[in-house]
Amino acid sequence: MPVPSSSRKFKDAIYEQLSQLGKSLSAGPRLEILDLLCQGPRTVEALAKQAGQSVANTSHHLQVLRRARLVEAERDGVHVTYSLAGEEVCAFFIALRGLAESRLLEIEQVTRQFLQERGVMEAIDREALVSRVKDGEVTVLDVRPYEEYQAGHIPGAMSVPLAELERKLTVLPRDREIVAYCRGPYCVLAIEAVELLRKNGFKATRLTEGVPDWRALGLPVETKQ
Amino acid sequence: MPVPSSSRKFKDAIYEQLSQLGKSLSAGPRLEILDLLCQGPRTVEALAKQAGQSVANTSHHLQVLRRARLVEAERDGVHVTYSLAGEEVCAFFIALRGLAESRLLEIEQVTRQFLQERGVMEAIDREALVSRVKDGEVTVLDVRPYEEYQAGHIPGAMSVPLAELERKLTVLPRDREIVAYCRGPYCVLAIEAVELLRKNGFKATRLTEGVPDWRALGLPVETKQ
DNA sequence: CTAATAATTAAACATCCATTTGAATATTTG
DNA sequence: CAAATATTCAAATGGATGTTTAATTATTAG
Repeated sequence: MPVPSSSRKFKDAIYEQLSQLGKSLSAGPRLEILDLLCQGPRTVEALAKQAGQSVANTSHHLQVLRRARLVEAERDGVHVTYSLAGEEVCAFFIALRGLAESRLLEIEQVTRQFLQERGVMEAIDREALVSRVKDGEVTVLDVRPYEEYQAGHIPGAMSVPLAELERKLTVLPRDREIVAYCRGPYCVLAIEAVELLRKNGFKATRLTEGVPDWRALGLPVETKQ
Repeated sequence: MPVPSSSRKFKDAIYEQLSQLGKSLSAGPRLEILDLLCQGPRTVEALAKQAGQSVANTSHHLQVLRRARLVEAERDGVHVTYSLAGEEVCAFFIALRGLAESRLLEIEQVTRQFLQERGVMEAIDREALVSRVKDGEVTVLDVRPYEEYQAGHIPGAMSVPLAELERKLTVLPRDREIVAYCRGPYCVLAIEAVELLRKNGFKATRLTEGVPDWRALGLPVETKQ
């Protein structure tokens, strides 16, 4: 075995460091956690529940992400709240997702199959939406929990958390198309909302983009109400 | 153990797919291979040599990258030439590197230490360079092998492969500053070039960016001569 | 066809990693 | 201080992964 040169050692160290970033993105549950954190800060418990993982395992994954400096933890009271370590992290996650979508057909296949089962095939075109919202032709629903709506939502969108949608059906206009969105392309809230709306005679479609995508595209995001 | 819902299965499948991308970026040698392929296509043998790995191991890593659809292989003659599966892959690698540099101080530490040992601390500011090249104030040297220069180089740069630099010292102007660049921030060719130039009384500095970075920044790239 | 070169594959090994379980720690509330 | 809750840690397990060595396949040249 030859003695490594000083520049070989340098390169090894550098690429080893880069691979640390890769490693933190190499487990499904961690990516789901990152995706959730793109929506805003969460406690360990909330992340565990939403990602369908045990608390211990979620905590462990969060340590990994923290060591890679992708997330930060802050204790407030009994809870520890985790958040992304910066906007670049969210932008990078979206880039990763975009690359995967463009290169791994499996993703498209899985998504198509899932949407077909649900009968919610077409999604609305993002560019068309912007102008139609302005013209008041469509009603945009944010079907995520209210706190997430507060933290940031598409301008002009109305907060109707999925859990309350059934109750609020009477308030919704029947003469206009309804567009529902949630956390992003792999969040199912909007899909379920569209199902429910259609079952009740509304003309409803889904916007695949979530607020982080909206923001990453340079489009404006409203906070609070 | 609860029965997973259909949307849970969907999410698991999606994030599992995304993690495949992460996994392919989770090994140092693979990232070095990707970095090299950002310069242009290479044979397995060339990659193995430049990355300081055995051919068998390099081939194995290339299979992993190919399964993730990040690289493509083409046989011509005895050789199999690998190349990036698309420009987005290079752009993504640069994004990954940028995120790592912004978040992992270890990278900066390792780099700084290496450069200090070599005595090549300061690197030139990219924006300043563009205008100074235009004004003819500096001579820009591309010190990579000639083939790489041919495949794409910074406009106005002169090809002087590191191996030939010593012989060409007499041709270089002594009254102007010389800026050397190579494959990118972790390539050592430009560092060695600057060392050699300074030892011979030239005023020389290094540009950390390589051609892929140059391109990713939207700056023009010249091919051939 | 044979030899030589290039690349892939298989087997083997050690290492690392995700997950579960149960215990330990930290914080608030009573 | 004690109880309750939230989170982390430690140990154990099973499975995946990187690397090396050696064998195998594929292509070209003679």
